[in-house]
Amino acid sequence: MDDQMEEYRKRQREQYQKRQQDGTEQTEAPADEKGNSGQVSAAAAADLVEASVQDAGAASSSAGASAGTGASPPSGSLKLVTWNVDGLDEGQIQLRHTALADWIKTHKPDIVYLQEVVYPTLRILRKHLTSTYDIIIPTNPRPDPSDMESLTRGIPCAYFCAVLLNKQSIQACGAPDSKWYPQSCMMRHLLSIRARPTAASAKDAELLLGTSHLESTAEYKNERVNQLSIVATNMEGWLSDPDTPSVCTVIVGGDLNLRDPEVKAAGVPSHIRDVWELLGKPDSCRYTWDMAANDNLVMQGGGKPRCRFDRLFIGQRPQGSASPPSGRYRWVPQSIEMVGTDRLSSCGRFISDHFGLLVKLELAVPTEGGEGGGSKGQKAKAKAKKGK
Amino acid sequence: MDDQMEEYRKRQREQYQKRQQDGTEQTEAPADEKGNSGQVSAAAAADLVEASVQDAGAASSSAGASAGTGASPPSGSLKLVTWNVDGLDEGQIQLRHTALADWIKTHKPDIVYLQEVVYPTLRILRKHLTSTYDIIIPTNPRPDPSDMESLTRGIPCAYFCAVLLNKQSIQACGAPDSKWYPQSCMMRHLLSIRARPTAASAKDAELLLGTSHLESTAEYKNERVNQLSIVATNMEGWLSDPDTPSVCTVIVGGDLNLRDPEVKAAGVPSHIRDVWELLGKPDSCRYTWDMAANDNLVMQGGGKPRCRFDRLFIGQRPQGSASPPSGRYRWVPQSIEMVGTDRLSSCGRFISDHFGLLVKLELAVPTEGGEGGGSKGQKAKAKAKKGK
DNA sequence: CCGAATGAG
DNA sequence: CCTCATTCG
Ligand SMILES: [Mg+2]
Ligand SMILES: [Mg+2]
Repeated sequence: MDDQMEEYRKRQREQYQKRQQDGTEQTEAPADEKGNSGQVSAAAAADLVEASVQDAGAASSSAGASAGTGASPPSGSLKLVTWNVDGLDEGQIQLRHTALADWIKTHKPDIVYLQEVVYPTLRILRKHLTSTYDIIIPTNPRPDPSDMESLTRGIPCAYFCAVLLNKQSIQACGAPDSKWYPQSCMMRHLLSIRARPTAASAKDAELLLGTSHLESTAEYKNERVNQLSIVATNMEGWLSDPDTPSVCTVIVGGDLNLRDPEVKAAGVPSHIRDVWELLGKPDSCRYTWDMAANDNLVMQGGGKPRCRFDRLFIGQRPQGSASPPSGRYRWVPQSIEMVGTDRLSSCGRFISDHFGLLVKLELAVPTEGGEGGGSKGQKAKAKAKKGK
Repeated sequence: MDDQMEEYRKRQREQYQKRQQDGTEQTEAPADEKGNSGQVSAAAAADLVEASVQDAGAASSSAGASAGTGASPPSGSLKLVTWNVDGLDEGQIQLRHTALADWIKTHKPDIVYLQEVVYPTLRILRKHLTSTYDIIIPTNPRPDPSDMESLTRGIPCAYFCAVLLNKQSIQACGAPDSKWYPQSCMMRHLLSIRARPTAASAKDAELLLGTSHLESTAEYKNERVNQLSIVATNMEGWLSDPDTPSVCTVIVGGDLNLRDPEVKAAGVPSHIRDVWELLGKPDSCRYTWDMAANDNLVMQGGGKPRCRFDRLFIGQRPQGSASPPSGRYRWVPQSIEMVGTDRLSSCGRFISDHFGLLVKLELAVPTEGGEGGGSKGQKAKAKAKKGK
């Protein structure tokens, strides 16, 4: 049972060593090198024979559920979940990831951030979700063998992040972006995509969505802090990018492997907030990786560590006087809960060694003369204080 | 043989635990609480029965050897050695430290920085060197049991730093200062003393001398970086202290346990220089702690690590137009060599697991119209470049 | 008093 | 994919 630790380490090591050697050999890359915007289509997925075979029935999204039509006042809600789904644990992988797909079909989140996706689990997700979700994975930069820097990171990535967008409620705008942390020895990356809700009442309130799996283990604290700084810098850039004035809110999160002091160390600016903190730090979803509550992974020796590894950061476009129209919108967190906390009856294990975090957001228009709609959670107050 | 490692760890742990408990009990403190300026006199050393019993014959110092008399042009040379003498290793301690005292009597350095002095070895040094050297050890602040912060550092210190000043060539000015790093879990401290050469030709070129043993082991990198920052801040303060305008040069060093990246991390200002680097980074004295060259300590498992743990930093008082007269002097490193590299014939071991660093300095007066004397080493050039 | 790896809580 | 302590090269 606890050769999983060994397995984990082994895989990390294998990948690390691999990049030293065969930086040029493309095996099964998470890429698209076909210019299809990094969004996986059935056509691009040559390795995917079962794609679209068994799509879930069309799920009605909750986003825009409260939306009016046409020029009605802006309104809308979104559900976002982030989850490290532990594709590196091969035990009951089929059962666990079928259950994950079922969970997604049942709860119909609008946005799904996944970490530790591997090809076998990607196939499962595609099989069940292709008709209802766009599945976005990182591009895999083609390594240039004469470029050492490229060689150190351009190799096929054995596990990676993914963003799923509910086709009914939200759609990708433009190509996703994959930034590979240059100093990572675990091929960690930041996967991001701009997205627009489909509901007419919310379609002008675009989001910049990003997910990442920051460098793991205490040993790589320094690199993880660097990576978080990169994340924060990207978030700041997106929040002030004049090319995408319609983006009002940036949400980046995932398995960040963070210990609290590291957030300060990274210098995350104060206007970028931790969603769990914004929502009052509920104890019920503090420890997203908790060996006392989840025995998918068992420490040798019987220790029961737990950590708040999975986090979401949110930033709102500044509302300067000269801000674009989207500057008046903001997606505001309303609630947060932990998911995946039940054992699967089929195998007695959990979907992952991490729990997921499910966050509900509502669209708010905090201009004078009344709330634009939906922003009546505890978050509304925090936002009002924060707004200039 | 390699229960030394165990011993080391054990002692460190004991001390750490001790401070949690008996913060108030004074055992054998390195102190003077008698207001004698921290400089150990035979009278203050109640535990020292053999003091002055067997003094070495008066050694003629090299400092001022080249000095003229009276109002002749400033000139002078000084020899400074820094050495972690591993008093925590009790093996052959008497032989090893008698050999250390012999080395000092033979080479007659003007300034000696020692680390890991313990009471038994202090007695040996006193026995052989009291008549020829002033032996300065840290004050031991009396802990106030109601003051938690004091409790964490005010306990008797089992091993400590010392500064020895050759009575013939240099004399302490005022009281020494002991700064205890507040976050140290090893009771580490910075021991400093202002000193004036006795030679008439150099008596206006005072030095601020400091030695320290920074937090050991890779594990305590962060605390060590903090401590180095404190050292650098103190050096800057001394270099600009209007109360001691006669101090022209500050030299602080010892067993700093540094790995190269930590120096940057500590933000040591660029005008504070590493003496070994100033002198061209000679390979012959790079590794002051070298298991390949010194088997006083043997790693279990047979590893042969080596590090440049022992370092000296030097800073010169800025020569602003309004600078005091001493601003025109500077003690300039001329050469550096490693000492203690021979096995003792008596026991086949080395004096310490660390080698010592012996540095020769000469007094320079780099004003326009010719060198003031002595500054013709390779260092003179570096100084000339550095001088404003 | 190294750094990487291992083992136990 | 925890922390500490220990082992091993
Ligand atoms: Mg994992
Ligand atoms: Mg030592």
